[in-house]
Amino acid sequence: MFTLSEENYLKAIYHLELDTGKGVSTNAIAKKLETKASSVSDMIKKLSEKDVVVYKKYKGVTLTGFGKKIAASIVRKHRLWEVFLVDKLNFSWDEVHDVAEQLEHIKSPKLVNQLDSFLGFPSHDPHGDPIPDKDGGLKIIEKSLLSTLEKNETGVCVGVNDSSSEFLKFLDKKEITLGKQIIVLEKEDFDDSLSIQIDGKKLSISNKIANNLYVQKS
Amino acid sequence: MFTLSEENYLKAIYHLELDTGKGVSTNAIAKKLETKASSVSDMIKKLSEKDVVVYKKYKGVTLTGFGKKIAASIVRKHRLWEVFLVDKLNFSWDEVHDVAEQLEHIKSPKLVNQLDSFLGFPSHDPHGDPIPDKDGGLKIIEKSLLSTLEKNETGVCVGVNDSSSEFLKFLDKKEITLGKQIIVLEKEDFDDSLSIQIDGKKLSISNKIANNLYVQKS
DNA sequence: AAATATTTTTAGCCTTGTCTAAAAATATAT
DNA sequence: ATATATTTTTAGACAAGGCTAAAAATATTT
Repeated sequence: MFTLSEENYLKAIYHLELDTGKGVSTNAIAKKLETKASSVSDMIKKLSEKDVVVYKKYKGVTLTGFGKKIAASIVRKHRLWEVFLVDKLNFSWDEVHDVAEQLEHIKSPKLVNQLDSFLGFPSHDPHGDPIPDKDGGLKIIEKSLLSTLEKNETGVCVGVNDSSSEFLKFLDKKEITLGKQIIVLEKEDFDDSLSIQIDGKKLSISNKIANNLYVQKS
Repeated sequence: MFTLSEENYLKAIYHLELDTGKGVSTNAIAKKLETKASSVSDMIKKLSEKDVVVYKKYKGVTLTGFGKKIAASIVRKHRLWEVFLVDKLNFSWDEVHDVAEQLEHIKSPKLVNQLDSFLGFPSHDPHGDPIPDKDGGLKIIEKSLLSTLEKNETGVCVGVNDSSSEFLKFLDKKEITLGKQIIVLEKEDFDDSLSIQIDGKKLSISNKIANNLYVQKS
C-alpha cells in the first residue's frame, strides 16, 4: 500500500516520463511537486526500496512495470472522477482538477469499476486526455497542436495542452469546446496568429492559444 | 482547516456525545478510535487550541458550536456518499462503510451540494441514519428497538443499531430490509426471542437481533 | 479516612515527510 | 584540462501523530 505522498510522487514521475520519454531528474520532480530536490532524493530512495522506481544516484528515475501500473491506476481514477464531476454533478471543466486530485487517492477497486460502468466506460476525460484502462493501457489518439495546421487545413478539437482554469475559461468564452470543427483560414507570419472558422463564424486566435489546443486533423 | 486525524477525532467525539448525552472521556475516545489514551490527550490539547472542543483536565471533552458544525459536516458527507454508493453504484449496504470513511474527508463544498442534489436530497442513509443538513441540523425520527415492542404491536423497519457487515448480511439473508412492516406475534420470556410476521411470513428472531433493529411504531 | 484501583496526563522516543545548509558528483565553459 | 556552474545527495533539524512507561489525579473500597 502507498501513502498519499508516495502516490503523488508516482503520478508526477509517470507524467514526466510520458512527456519527455526518458528518465526523470530529481529537479524536475521537485519543480512539478513544488518541493525541494532534497525531499525528492529522500522519497526516491523509499520508492526504489518498494520496487516502483529504478534509481541510480545522479542518473534519472524511471518507473518499473509495477510502478507504472500503480501510477496509471491513480491517473485512471483522477480522470474518471473528472468525468463524473462534469457529466453527473454539473461541474465545468475548469473546476474539476482540485477535487479530482483528492478523489484519485480513494482506495476501493469496486468503486472504480462501478464508477467506470456508471459513466458508460468513457475513453477520455473532459479535457480530452485518455483514461487508462484497468491494466494501465492508454489508447493514444493522433492529435496535433492547432498551431501546426497549414492554411485551409481542418481539424476537430480533441484536447488541451494547458489545462489551467484561466485557459479553459478563455476557451469557454470563445465557445471553443471539444468536438467542434476548426478551419484554418489564414496564418499570419508577423505574430503567428491564426484566423480560423468555428461554428460558421470567423475568429482570430493568438499563437499562444493555438499552441495549447489539440485538434485531430480531418 | 483540519487534518484527517483531527477530523476523525471530531467525528468520534460527535458520535459519543450524541450517544451518551454528556462529556466524553479520554478513554472512550481512545477505544472508539482504536488508539491510546495518551495520544488522545495530546490531540485534545490541539483541538481545544483550535476552539472546536472544550476541555478541562481530567473532566470530559465537549464539542463547541463550531466543532459540532465541522463534525456534522463530516457525518453529512459520510452519509451522502453512502447513499451514492448504494443508489448509484450498486453497492450493498454492508459494503459502503469503509469507502465512505475515506470519501467523507474530501474537501469541496460544491461537491457536497451537487451530490446532495444529484441524490434527490435524501434524508437518511442506507442504514436509516439521518443525514445532517448544511447547518448540521438533524431531524430525528421517533424510533424504538424492535425488542421494546409488545405482543401484537406493529412497526416499520427504519434503522439498525449495529451496522457491522455481519449483522447487515444476516438481515439480507432473512430479507429484513428498511421500510418493511413487522408484527410481533409472540414474545418468549425464556430467552426474550420474538416471533414476528414480515412479508406475510412468520419468522423467529433472537433477542440480540431485536436489540439491534429499529422500528417506527405504527 | 486510608488504601487501593482506575483514569488521565506527562515525558521521552519513534516514524513520516518535509526543510536548510553544506558536501559531493556531474556538466559546462574557458 | 582546469575552473566554474549546476545538480544531486547527505546531514541535521523540525512538526505531526503515534507509542510506552511512569507519574499524577480522581474514584472506589474497606
